Amino acid sequence: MNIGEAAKASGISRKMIRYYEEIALLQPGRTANGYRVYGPQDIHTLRFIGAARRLGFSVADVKALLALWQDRSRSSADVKRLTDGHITALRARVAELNAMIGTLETLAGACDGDARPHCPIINRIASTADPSSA
Amino acid sequence: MNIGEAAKASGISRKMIRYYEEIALLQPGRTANGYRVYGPQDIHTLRFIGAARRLGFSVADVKALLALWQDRSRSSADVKRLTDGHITALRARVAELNAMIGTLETLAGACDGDARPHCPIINRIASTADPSSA
DNA sequence: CTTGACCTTCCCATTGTGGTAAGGTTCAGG
DNA sequence: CCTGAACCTTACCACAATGGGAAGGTCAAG
Repeated sequence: MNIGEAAKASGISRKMIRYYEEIALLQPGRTANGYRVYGPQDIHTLRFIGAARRLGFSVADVKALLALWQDRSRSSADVKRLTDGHITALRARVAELNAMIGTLETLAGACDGDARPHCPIINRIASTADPSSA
Repeated sequence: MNIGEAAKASGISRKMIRYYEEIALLQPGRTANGYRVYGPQDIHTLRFIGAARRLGFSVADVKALLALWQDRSRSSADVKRLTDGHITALRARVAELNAMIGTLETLAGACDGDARPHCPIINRIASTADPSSA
């Protein structure tokens, strides 16, 4: 299987497959002419990477997960620790975004959205920014 | 006021102040020796930028907001449209993250987190990735 | 006049992804 | 046998937003 077929089989672009190889997430073989060759295990690895990425793990985390996956003597505690840290980060991010959404909804709700210039949204940003109000 | 003072007054790093100038969000003056000079209006602009960034607006959006802020004949509809689009994007992002969190919580809840290798988290990622299950 | 704290520009790194160009290979059809 | 399409390779550039650092100029206080 060459890289194009691997891309189709794994759902990961050629570009990203080469990138993952570059950062040592997988080591496909090479044919005599220099073409990369992918076996079933490589496809499985690529799909593992895709699944972990869809769960929001960073590529660095995916690298760690891959190592744990391939380590028969791993401790599930290590996987759980990594996952819990990720969940915590995701929750923090969601909290940030929700705070923004809350503020923005309030402001947008107070904005007439008509042809006149008066706008609570702009006013609020500007007054938060007003040095004389600091 | 030179850039160091402007950074303190606005809460924006020297680095970012120069970057915002580079992308034309503000045009500070220069002294004879080439030092940037910031007046009260520049500080206000920088704080406006900071306030908008804290609400999650992209720098491109901030540029648009700045233009609207400075446009006395703006329509509040334009501001609202921009804001509503941003809110929609934020909500979509939150939904994505919450979906990840939900899955991860389930998996982490089923993981013993002990010294043994058995781990539902890894298993789930690997089975999602299993080409024979596709 | 030196020293330290500024300032300037320019380049590099990050994260994850896409694009593009220049060149080699392989295969099918005429 | 030749040509063109459809692959493959490497090596760059780009994005968004931020930080780091080097090399050099400037200024104010002592």
